[in-house]
Amino acid sequence: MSQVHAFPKPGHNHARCTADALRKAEAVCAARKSRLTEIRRDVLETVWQSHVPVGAYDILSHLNENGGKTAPMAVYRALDFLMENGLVHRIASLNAFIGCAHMGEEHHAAQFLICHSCGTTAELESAPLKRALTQAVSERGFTIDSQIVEISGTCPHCRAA
Amino acid sequence: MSQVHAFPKPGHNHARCTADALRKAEAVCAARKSRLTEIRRDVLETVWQSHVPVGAYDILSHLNENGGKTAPMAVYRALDFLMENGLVHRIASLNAFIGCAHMGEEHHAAQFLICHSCGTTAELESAPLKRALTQAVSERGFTIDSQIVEISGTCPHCRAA
DNA sequence: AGGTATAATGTGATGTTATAACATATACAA
DNA sequence: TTGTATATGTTATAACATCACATTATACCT
Ligand SMILES: [Zn+2]
Ligand SMILES: [Zn+2]
Ligand SMILES: [Zn+2]
Ligand SMILES: [Zn+2]
Repeated sequence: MSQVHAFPKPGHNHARCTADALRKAEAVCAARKSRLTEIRRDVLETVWQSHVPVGAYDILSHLNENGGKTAPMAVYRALDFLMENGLVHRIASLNAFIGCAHMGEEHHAAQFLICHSCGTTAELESAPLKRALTQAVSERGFTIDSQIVEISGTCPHCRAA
Repeated sequence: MSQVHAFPKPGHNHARCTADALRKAEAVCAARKSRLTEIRRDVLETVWQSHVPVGAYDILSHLNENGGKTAPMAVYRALDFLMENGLVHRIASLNAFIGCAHMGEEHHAAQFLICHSCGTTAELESAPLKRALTQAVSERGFTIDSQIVEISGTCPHCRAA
């Protein structure tokens, strides 16, 4: 069941990741009666080109590769939509965005492992960590609204190399 | 000993916080043979004007209040120095900076509680949380270099009000 | 179908945060 | 004192993000 998610491997079949993600996104939006419009889908697809967080202006460049004329605002609006619907996360320490690995699974925590060698970023999603955090915070009389956990280091694959 | 740090109270004697911070900073720099130059000290003092994280350009404005002509670069360089020496932290989710509450005490974690009502931001510094984090991360074969934990919510004082 | 409200997108300007590149000045040790 | 590393000055620009307002598309009611 609650298996520890493996860190994305260098040579994995990423086309499947992307396809899965887009399919799930369609389902989530259908369920929520949110409209996954063309630009939103394009942005999501761009974000899913890899497991490396991508900047808003990189997304923009990608969209405009073939002579498009999309403006930054459109990208940010699409990203806002995708974040509101739990399809994309923002990595604050990088000012960049990454596809959510747990669409629709209502995961509360946004915890990330960021390899500063290959850039690959994965969701940690540790329940014990979440508990420790909740405990520590409530001990201090603080009420949580949102949290950011971003851990930078070296991923297993880069470490092996 | 390892007492739970109280969240800064609204009416506390903050002049003492500032004075303590500057004194400790002098000591830390002396010990490390780092030079706390005028601009670095000015930036540190500005950062310590409150327990609310302050943006680089706000610091800049403050420095230039009386006709100064400091450039952004100077502020960022001072902030880099202060961060390298553990005197200031960056709050990634706010693009802002705050004085370190544990100067010289070699605390490894940078964990913050951010009240989005009053802006007051305090270091959490929870050992159990740090352990849970280390555990969860190493289970996944990841090697930590640095971490960011930023929790937004309502502080005890704002909650009471 | 037509009308109307809401949602989404287009567009241009601007705001905010951060760094590059190179010149000059200062500290400090040999 | 003189060389070298460190710190600062200066100008420009990169990178990230939002405002404000116009236009278009879609939903949904009559
Ligand atoms: Zn993949
Ligand atoms: Zn890696
Ligand atoms: Zn204080
Ligand atoms: Zn508060």
